[in-house]
Amino acid sequence: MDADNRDIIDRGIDLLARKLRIRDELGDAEIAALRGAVSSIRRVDAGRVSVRSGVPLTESNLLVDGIAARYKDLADGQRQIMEVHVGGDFIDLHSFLLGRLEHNIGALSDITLLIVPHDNLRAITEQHPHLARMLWLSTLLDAAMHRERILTLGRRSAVSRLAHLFCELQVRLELIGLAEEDGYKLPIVQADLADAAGLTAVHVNRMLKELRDRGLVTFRGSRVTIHDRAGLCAVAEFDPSYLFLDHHPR
Amino acid sequence: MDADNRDIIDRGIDLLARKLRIRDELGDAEIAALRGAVSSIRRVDAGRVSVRSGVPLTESNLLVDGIAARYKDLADGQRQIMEVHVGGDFIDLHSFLLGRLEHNIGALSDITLLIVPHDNLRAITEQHPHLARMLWLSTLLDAAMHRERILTLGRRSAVSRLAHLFCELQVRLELIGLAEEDGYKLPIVQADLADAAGLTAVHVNRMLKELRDRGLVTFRGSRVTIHDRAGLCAVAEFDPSYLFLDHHPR
DNA sequence: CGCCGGTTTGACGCTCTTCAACGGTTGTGG
DNA sequence: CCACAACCGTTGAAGAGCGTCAAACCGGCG
Repeated sequence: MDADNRDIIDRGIDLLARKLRIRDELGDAEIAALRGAVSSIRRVDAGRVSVRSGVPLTESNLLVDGIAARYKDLADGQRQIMEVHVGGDFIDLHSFLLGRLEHNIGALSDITLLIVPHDNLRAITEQHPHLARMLWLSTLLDAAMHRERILTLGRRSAVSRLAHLFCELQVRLELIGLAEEDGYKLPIVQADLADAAGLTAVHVNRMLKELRDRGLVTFRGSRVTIHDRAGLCAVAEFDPSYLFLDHHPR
Repeated sequence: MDADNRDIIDRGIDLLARKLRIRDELGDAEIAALRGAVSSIRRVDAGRVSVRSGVPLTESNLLVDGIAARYKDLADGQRQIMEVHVGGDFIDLHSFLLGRLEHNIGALSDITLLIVPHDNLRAITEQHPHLARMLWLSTLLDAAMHRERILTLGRRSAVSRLAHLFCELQVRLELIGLAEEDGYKLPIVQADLADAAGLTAVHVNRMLKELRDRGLVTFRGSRVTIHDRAGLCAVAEFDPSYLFLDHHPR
């Protein structure tokens, strides 16, 4: 493993650690254990499937760079994105105990992943109970985001769904230093937004226009620019408490 | 704690163990550790809130009897049910590491709960790594069910949403011996189905009629009767693989 | 008996989908 | 350098699916 690769590993672990340390202390030994659990690096081109549904897995992926998504398809070709993932997300940590995934993980942009063998994760649960709880926590945060999406898809209007997505990503990208005050890079297309929001691409296009016309947010050229954050949050009924940003012993 | 209460605890632990043992071996010592973690019993009447969003928690609830649901409300009074829970579900195990819940847990029927203090759960993560992984697994199964609901709410039609719900509950209730070949007791009202399916009660009523007229399923008098299981699954595009019923070391 | 929660049905309207066409941009090959 | 394809975004018109409002019905229970 050359120096370049070590930098990528350090970057991935740093992003994950940053997110975990928002929620609880993490010792240097625990960080070292995480870094030591990484076996290799993988790159996936935009549009490719990274992990395929149903395939038995013996390792998990930690996203370092780019945008990935969990999604499922229906028989008629409709697609639904469950969660949009950003740097530092331990995307398919779920497969550690599930043994496989019941959904696909796709690259919405070019992405870089750290590979973590399940054996190494099991060792962490045996030797580092607190770190194990923190990894468990990170899957619970996924579940909490899933629940918020259930609320969004079940009960919110189309504009509100998009507004909510933009608000959530603003907060999550701020946590890892990838958002500016007024927005962030988001290298995906409108069809991806549609698949995340449970809408058609055509309707997403119209609702984006509405959000633009209302002076709330602009999505253009792979960038989200938030003009009126309070207004956007209001339209979305966005309350970040479901992201569990409080710091206490776990 | 009298003999009656011990029976209830045994029943609750047995239901949980049955579900976990579908997925992996569980030793007697592990079962004993689970039973020993229970501190008390609580009953909640139908319609009451059992766990309220945002409140700091120091214990988790394991459902023994009745039907409970996780749900969130929007400002205008709309409600969305995230997950319908049945006996043996460790409903708010999530609060162990989250510290609070970001949603409510309500009793759709009269329910009985086992109370498990978080301190006892922490001890399990220190002393019984494999059991800890199995509890972690049970929260991952919640997440997997959440994802299936996201797909349902985002992309399935109204009839399909209801059909899917009935299929899922048939399988989950079979696991704990609470379903017959052709259906099961489900003591909830149509408005609850609506909140779970992201629909209005009026439209649920119409779609139930459609399912009845098509000879697939009848929901009447707190009972779901499935007339044509294959047909119902087909309408729902129901594939139980997201419930991870395979048995292997975790 | 009369109330009450839940179910059922009808009429109407709005949100979102569908289908179709057009424009802009980028990359590719002749 | 231009022609062309491929992809993405944008817009219009028409229609389906689900929501809203309102009324009637039904069974259980005080």
